[in-house]
Amino acid sequence: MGKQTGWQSVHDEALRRIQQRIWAPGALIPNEEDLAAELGCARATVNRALRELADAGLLERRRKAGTRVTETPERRARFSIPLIRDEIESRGATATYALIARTIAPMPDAQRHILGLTSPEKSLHVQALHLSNGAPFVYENRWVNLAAVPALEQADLTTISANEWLLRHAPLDRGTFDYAASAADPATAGHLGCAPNTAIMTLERTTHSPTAPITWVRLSYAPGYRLHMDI
Amino acid sequence: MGKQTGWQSVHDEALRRIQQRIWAPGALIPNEEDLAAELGCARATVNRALRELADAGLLERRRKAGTRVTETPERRARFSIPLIRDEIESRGATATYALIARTIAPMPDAQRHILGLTSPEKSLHVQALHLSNGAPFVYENRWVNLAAVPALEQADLTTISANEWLLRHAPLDRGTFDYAASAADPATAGHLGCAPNTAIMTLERTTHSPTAPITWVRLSYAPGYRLHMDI
DNA sequence: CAGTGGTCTAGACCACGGG
DNA sequence: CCGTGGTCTAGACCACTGG
Repeated sequence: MGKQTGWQSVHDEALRRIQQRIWAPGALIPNEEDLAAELGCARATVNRALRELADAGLLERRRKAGTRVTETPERRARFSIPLIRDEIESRGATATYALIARTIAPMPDAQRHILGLTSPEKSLHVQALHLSNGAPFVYENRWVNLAAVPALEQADLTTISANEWLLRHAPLDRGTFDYAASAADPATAGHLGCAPNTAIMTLERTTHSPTAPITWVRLSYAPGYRLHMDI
Repeated sequence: MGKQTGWQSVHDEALRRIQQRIWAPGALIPNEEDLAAELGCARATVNRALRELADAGLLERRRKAGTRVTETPERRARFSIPLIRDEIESRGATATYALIARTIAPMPDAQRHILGLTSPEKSLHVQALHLSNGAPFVYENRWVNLAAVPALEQADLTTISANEWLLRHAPLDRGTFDYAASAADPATAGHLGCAPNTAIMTLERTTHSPTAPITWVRLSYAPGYRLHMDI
């Protein structure tokens, strides 16, 4: 018999019933106690399995109302944001990094407002290029709120990218990502070694520590970049 | 006292220790039994809390080796793929839909290979436009493997988009997403009402049922589209 | 081998919220 | 009210793997 007890088995069995429409979309499924009895395991085991399916968006659970199969499952991709260096190396290429400019200046209004800073804080402006096998991969244009991470001012950004320094030293908490397609402006095109107005992917990111905004950054990817996700 | 027992509290306390570097990056943290004793709860409760943190990428757990704080936490965004209609309506706009063309034809080689189909299956080619407040929002170019979802041939795609029909009727299982920036070709630009060669975001998606490939689709978003994620 | 996390269990109590 | 999921507990056994 293929009867393995274990929450994974319960998970798989429930998934099978959902996919094969044995439990129809929108329908109520048996409660945990009944399922536990049917499948020969403890209720906690069923709970664990069904909780995973609910996390994945396939089930909707409510006290007293019971558990239903989601009518139109909202697919969720889990998308991990790697270090740029890892992103390059995971494609089998060699990653290098070049600092273009590093200045201390008040943060421009645009970035300030996005980060929710009220006064023009002292900040660090970093421009850098990440290369894959020596070819430009992504151009980084970053403003960092130095009040949130004063130690960054002492960091040697010619050897470690601000990207990595922040990941390693800043207690980040939440943030936003915005991918968009845009035409490369002349300066960016120059850095990336492509023609102006080439269609490129940009990523604008903000990150916040639990207590203060940390950084705004725009990454401009070289033409041909693809953002890949599996479901 | 703020002493709430509960896995959420354990989770928050552990998170605090990570963020405040009480548990340094890369360092070993106490084992579950000790933590349970310290925090006055059962080991299973600690396990639940630490498992969540490990799922979030903040901890790395290995039997016998114990639990470590991740050195460079890989941030993970959870990205939910809405129906196009929901995506439009969630921005407060009115969604409409227009079928441009619907034909039965053998699937082209390019799509066939991507989906892993060996013979040129009978397939449905759908071109459609999704509009937001009457303005083009995204152009959809889709090939569906009719062998996997024969019922689609009878569906009235002038009233319901293939997108929605498939979500509702096809038992999808896994798939891939590829976002890229590209220059609008003349035909696409015509559909979207923008100039040719405008930089636009495209999404190429494949979906598979547990048993067979279902569909390949390219969505071409109107200029200005942003893919937004929160962390 | 032995320490650690992974999981199961049976039972219990609680919180939510539908009817 | 009271059924249902959410969680906690104490104890147990197991699986993996470092030393």
